[in-house]
Amino acid sequence: MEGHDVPQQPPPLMFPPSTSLPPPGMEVLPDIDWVSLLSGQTTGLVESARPAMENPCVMSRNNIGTAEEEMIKSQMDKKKVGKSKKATRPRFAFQTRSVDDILDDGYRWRKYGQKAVKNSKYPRSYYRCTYHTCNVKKQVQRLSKDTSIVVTTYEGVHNHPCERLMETLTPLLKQMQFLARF
DNA sequence: CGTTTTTGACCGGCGC
DNA sequence: GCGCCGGTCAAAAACG
Repeated sequence: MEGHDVPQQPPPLMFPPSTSLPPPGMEVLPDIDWVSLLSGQTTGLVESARPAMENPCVMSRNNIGTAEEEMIKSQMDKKKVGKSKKATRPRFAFQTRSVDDILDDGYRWRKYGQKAVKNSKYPRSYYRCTYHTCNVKKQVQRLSKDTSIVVTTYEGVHNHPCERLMETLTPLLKQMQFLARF
């Protein structure tokens, strides 16, 4: 509702500190911390003690050290321990430094809910993939601790190809090429 | 006018 | 049983 009252937040680190200039043709890059996304540890063995601040964009499998993630994980475990006849659909979450709550991942999402989360000033939004036979869901929430960080949790696997795959991948590929020079 | 967002109601699980 | 909490539904509003 109200505009994000984010105080003058330093812009996300988009490129290695040594070079602040984006490669040619990179203006279209959304405000995603691709550097952290690509260089951060992607294996989920980060213990809960590790503060999420150090790694602004820790990507892991069901294992992120923040309190909110702890809750997600615990409730997920409970569901699994319970009588879950349902296929244990894969879930993974990652944090992103972004000014946008919703980052374009190439799929079309329809919002179907929004709830206030305990211990957080910011609500959590629920999205569903709009493809008819695809019931992939994702939820997006902003950390109350660090307003500039958005946690996105995906649940399920798309059973259809991603339109706009190239558009989605192009910034990633360009970033990889850029990083490959080091 | 079709699609998406908004928002309160509703529901199920869990702890007390 | 009751209330809290997280997740979903659905009707109405908003949007393009």
